[in-house]
Amino acid sequence: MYAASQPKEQSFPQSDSIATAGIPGPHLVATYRSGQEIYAEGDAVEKCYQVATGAVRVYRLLSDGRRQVVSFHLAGEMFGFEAGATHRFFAEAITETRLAVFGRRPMQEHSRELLALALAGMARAQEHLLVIGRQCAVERIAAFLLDLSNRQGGIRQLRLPMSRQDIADYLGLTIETVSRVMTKLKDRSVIALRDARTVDIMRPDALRSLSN
Amino acid sequence: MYAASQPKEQSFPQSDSIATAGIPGPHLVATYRSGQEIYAEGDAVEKCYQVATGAVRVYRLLSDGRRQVVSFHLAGEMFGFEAGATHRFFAEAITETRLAVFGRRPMQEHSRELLALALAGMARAQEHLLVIGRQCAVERIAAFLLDLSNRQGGIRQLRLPMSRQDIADYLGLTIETVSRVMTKLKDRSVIALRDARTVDIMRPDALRSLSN
DNA sequence: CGATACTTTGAGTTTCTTCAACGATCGTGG
DNA sequence: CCACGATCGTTGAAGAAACTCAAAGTATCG
Repeated sequence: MYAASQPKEQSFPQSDSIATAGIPGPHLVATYRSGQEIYAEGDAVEKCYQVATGAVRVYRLLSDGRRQVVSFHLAGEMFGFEAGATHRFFAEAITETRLAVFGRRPMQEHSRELLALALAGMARAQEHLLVIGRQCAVERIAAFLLDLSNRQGGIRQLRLPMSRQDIADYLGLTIETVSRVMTKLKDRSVIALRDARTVDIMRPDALRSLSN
Repeated sequence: MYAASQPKEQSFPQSDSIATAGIPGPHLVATYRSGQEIYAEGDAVEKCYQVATGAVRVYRLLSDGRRQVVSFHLAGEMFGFEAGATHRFFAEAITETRLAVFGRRPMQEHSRELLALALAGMARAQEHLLVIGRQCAVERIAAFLLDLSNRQGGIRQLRLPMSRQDIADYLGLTIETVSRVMTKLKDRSVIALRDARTVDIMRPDALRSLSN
């Protein structure tokens, strides 16, 4: 959270095992510790990132400390591109995270891919608007768990990299409400909780109907 | 709302007075009546639109009828581009509306401009997430009125093309809450209401501090 | 001018939040 | 390896913001 040090960087050859969404060219891989800042609001937009391992949260703070997490990014997903010249959000590693880093040039040369990413990002945010704007706490959590599952190929056992506070700030709820809903879903056997961060989706259909 | 007829179309020469965001080429101008559908969820994405006059709402419906308005589009603004091949939202004219219509080809030839639009659309949706996710009713209305004002060059007298229901569905509130907050802002002399759809921003600074 | 749709206002209810306390987990150092 | 502190998560009780239901007021359109 308050880490000030630089991420560890290493140069990286083109033909790595990391899937680079069609954007080739040499790039760096940087490693971030849990809670370490990737970029801050106000920073110049000059890079684009792809999660190799770990997870990232992108968020905005209000002056009184309220926080809105705008997106989470898991392995394989790209982030860091924004409309203006400076970042309007913060990005932090949630857990120990490795990122493939792309410079401005390689991105500009692949505006076609970047367009697809931007359109997907818009769709994602609009989808999220629907959840936050018109769904109750249970529906939000259900949609969140399903989304996480789907983004990892529909796996049923989820390892949550993020805290209850992160989830709350993502869904526009409080940490207590998130916790209560998780407990309720567990009591109804819709999910099972090995521990707070390990969720088994026991009845995906039930979760789907809850999420609307 | 339930209009089924086709919009009135007319061919249109290239050098019109409408600002076309840098995208040239012959295109149509279509006129839509108040409430008329522009596209529906499931329709193929094959056009892109710019509002000439009037206003548009883009929204999604839940199975039980709850509605989330994702965006409003005013004169000069573009909409209709989405990530996939089919629309995931509905678009309707709010009032009598004239749209400049661009085909798929002209858009593909201007992916640079489209990228900027997509990034701006993503930014707008994320900005909106913050409002809906973490702000109270008064803050949401204040942010909404300021946004409308700013998008029209900072004018102080706003003509709202949309109903209280539209605003409620945009801000994740009910029509009654929207009405009560408007009344409260009027009573505090932050705004004046000539009628329900005509808002004068009397104290922009106050509105700004309310919106956070 | 009347019918219809939209908006406002009031009263009671619900959902979620706030505040508080307790329990669990994790990492560190003795 | 265990003890300790710190962080994270859960649970309960009371409160507040927004919602629902209801009715009256106002604008709009044919």
